[in-house]
Amino acid sequence: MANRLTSQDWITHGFEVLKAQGHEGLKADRMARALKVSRGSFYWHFADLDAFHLALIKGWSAAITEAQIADLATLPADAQLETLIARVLTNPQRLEAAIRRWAGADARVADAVAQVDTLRIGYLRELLQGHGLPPAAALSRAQFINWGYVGFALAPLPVDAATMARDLAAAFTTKDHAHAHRHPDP
Amino acid sequence: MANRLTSQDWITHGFEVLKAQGHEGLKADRMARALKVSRGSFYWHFADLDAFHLALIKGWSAAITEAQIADLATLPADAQLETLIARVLTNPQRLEAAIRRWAGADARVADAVAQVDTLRIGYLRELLQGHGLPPAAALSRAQFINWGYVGFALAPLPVDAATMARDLAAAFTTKDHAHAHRHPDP
DNA sequence: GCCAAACCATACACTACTGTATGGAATCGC
DNA sequence: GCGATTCCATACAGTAGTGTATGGTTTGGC
Repeated sequence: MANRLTSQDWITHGFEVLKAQGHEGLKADRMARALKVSRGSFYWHFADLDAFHLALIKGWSAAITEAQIADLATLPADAQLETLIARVLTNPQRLEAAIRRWAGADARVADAVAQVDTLRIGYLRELLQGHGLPPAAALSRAQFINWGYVGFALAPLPVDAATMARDLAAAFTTKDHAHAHRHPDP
Repeated sequence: MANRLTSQDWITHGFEVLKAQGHEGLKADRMARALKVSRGSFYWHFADLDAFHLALIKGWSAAITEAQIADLATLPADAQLETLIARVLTNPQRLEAAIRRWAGADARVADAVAQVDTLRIGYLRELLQGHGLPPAAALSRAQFINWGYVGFALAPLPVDAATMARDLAAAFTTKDHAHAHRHPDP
């Protein structure tokens, strides 16, 4: 069998492990058994577990940053939020969940996650401002939507994604009381 | 020193460990060192780690179920959601975060968490229906708010809680497009 | 005050890993 | 086709933890 591995093979397997078992599964010897090689291979490709973990984190960050949000831009502006929500709700975010759980145990992961959050919140904020929301409301709603995303990743429920996305998108873009000091719209 | 412990002492310490280090810190020998006793004490009070974990889970579930939501009922109905959100946003939910992370590694914890979710979502749904939302919209928004709560617990950000709570409560109680099939309100 | 029960310390055998050292096999450049 | 490099297996020593067995202290009941 062609069991000559590249470090990328290890990293790819690392992501599989994250999805299936969480970061607790990222043990050199278990992974070696799963890949039918010995730990010798692992320690040739990576100095130690820390180095491997770092590679996973960087890989994840990079994948997110060059991410799929791009293709949303082709949709009409007022459909983007709803589409985004629906898209997320129909896909269990297992890697996201694993990374989030991991972040609580590794400061470097927490850093990566914080950066990704900033990115996502910024994007959502722009989207909401595009719907005419004032900056402050757009920011807090963007933050909340991102929290909702994280929560969904960790505690998925069977839902009617399309209906839910339509309603939530409408709620988040409503301008009722969207100003801090309740001065009513004309 | 008065180092004669009850099993409740161990459990209390277990929650402290969860908040400070997550479930990864729930090791018999580390806890024994922290409490200045030997593991002999631990294994006298608990059959094994699993039994200890179970006690923690039950303790958490029980605490949540008889929970503090009660005192919200004294507030005027239309202030309850906003107050609840503001209250959560001003308190880092460290135990909640630890339990949620733990749930990904232990099915019993996941079960407990799922039950708590059901409870909370039910409560939020009633709240929202009290604001005149149709059942379906109330449910999906309740689910989303609970996800947001979980996300906040895992990825807290410094926010202006009062302003954010006011705006979010307004957004979640808006009736714009709250029906699945977009039949406009009169 | 003393016996039983409750509680704890210590020592032991065990598991699941980590990282290193060394040598051997596969493969590429030429 | 063979030398250098790349890649991997194996064996070793170490760490952090588990659970058990046994005996030693406290403490409350009477």
